[in-house]
Amino acid sequence: MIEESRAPSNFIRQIIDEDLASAKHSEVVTRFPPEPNGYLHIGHAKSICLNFGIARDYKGRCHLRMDDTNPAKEEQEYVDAIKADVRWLGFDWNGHEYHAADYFPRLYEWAEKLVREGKAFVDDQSADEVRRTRGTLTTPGAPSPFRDRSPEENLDLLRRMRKGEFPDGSRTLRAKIDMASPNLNLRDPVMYRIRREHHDRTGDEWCIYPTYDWAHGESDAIEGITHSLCTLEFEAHRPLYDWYLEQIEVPHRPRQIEFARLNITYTMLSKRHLGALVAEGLVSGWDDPRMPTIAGLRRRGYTPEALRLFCDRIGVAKADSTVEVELLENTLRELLNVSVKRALCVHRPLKVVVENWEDGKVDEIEAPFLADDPSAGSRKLPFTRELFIERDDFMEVPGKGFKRLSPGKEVRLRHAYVLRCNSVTKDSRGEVTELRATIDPDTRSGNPKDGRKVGGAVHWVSAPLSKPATLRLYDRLFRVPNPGAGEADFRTQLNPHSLEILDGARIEPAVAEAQPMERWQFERKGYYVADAKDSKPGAPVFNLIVPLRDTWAKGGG
RNA sequence: UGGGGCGUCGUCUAAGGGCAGGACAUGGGACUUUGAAUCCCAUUAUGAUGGUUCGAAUCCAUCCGCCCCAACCA
Repeated sequence: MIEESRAPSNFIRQIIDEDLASAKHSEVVTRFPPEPNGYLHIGHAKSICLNFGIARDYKGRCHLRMDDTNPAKEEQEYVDAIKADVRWLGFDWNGHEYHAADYFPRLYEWAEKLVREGKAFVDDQSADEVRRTRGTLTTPGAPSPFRDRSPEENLDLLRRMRKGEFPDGSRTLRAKIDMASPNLNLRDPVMYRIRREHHDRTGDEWCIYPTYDWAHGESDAIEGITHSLCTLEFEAHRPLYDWYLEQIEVPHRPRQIEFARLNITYTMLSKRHLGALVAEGLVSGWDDPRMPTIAGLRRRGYTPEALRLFCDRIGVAKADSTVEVELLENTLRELLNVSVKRALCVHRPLKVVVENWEDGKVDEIEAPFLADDPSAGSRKLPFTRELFIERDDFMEVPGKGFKRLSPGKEVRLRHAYVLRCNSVTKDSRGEVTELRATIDPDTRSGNPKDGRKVGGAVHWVSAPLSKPATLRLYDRLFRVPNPGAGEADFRTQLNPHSLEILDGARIEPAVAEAQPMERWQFERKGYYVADAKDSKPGAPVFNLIVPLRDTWAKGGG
């Protein structure tokens, strides 16, 4: 097995090991808490593999929790997509699906408790005033003039906020912590804001909504989460996470641990920006095969195994990091190589007439789908007088090291005969339109009897018996290694060649009936998948998943 | 110039007082009916300076660099 059944260790697993060894915990409970305001991307896959992987390896459980505290941005479509993506990745929350919104009543009760204890107050200041009085990184903030209201008044006001007596944004409930704290998150953070917004789950029951900080640790506590894993930017929120937890009575305290989020070269992993690409029509949708979303990668032809193996390989640590996209591609190829059946597909056809093959004669040549694995079966390749080969596989004036076809030279037709090019036909523009050639009849699936060496092998199809196919050649969405970095607008950094459509490709008959999502390797070219939406048996549309490595092209040849 | 983090090959990540290891990438070679795969070889790293120690990537000090925080976003 290439894929490890247990993920490699990391600093978080070490912490868990210690917690188990010291009997601080007897079981491990994690959670994956997406906000349903967009589709999951490969960065989320890292978090999913981490959280669900830990639950699997420690025989604990991992909850799927929709972090839906902000009704303005959340939709059911996203909830459904998130669940589909997590399942496709190969993980199961075993019925532990929760929503932060389900905790709204409990959160509100706890808020009243804080108010009664003088630990929270209703602030009448506007968002603008709150911002202005928060202070700066180096100077303390000024307390709100409403900070010292009595618990009775605060309780009355909070209840009226909840009942809807005040307009949106006119008041907030704030925790009373420390306006002079060097940690801005502790300068009387907002716990509730007034917002008359329909919530997908609670409807119009609430007009006040809890903030992330107030809801998250409490949700973790309610669910009995032991280790609450999140990304580095929440590090400064941990003191607040802990402060809130200290104010309420819960049987166990979850521990927040932060790790570095995933970055990948030539890739943008920002839900907001990815959403902009979709909204502005720069891609065909969240599942555009160029998108680093899980839905996009799935449609592109990536396998869940590859994504999981990749997540194991990148590791988990606290240092900011950017993984080279080559690691992702290599992981994918490594898995596809051992399992995906081979076929021949001529991308840009060039006609070859075999002069010593009589018209109408068909030789059916047996060819295995996988050279190393006879159990994968085989198919018959029809060989006829007229063939197509790849335009790139012929050069009238071959460059140094060119091993393919040129006038007077021989090349191996994969699985079939050795072919010699006799003459070249060109059109008025000097474009090569046809090759005349002869085959060596003694080389059918074998080597020349006289022991002469034939350097290259090229793929081919029968001209009359091959089938048409549409090929979508995908390349990276961005031309720059770090799109959107600094002041740059990612829209100006899109790769204009991220999609090239070839409608004139010819495939061997065995592939023409491919079912949607069926994967093939087109030899010497790359791995392809029949598009989930646009491909039909008999009218195939293939997406390039990833090209084969090409050390010839790389060497500048 | 407050607070919180982080610095190990080009990239990601191990080793946490005792041989700096792996993967990807890169270069070379072997093999090849996929210029793929496979195999072999090679290159390259502990941010800096001091200190403790028989011995420091690891402990201490100072410095340098990078990231995050001033939404009623998450």
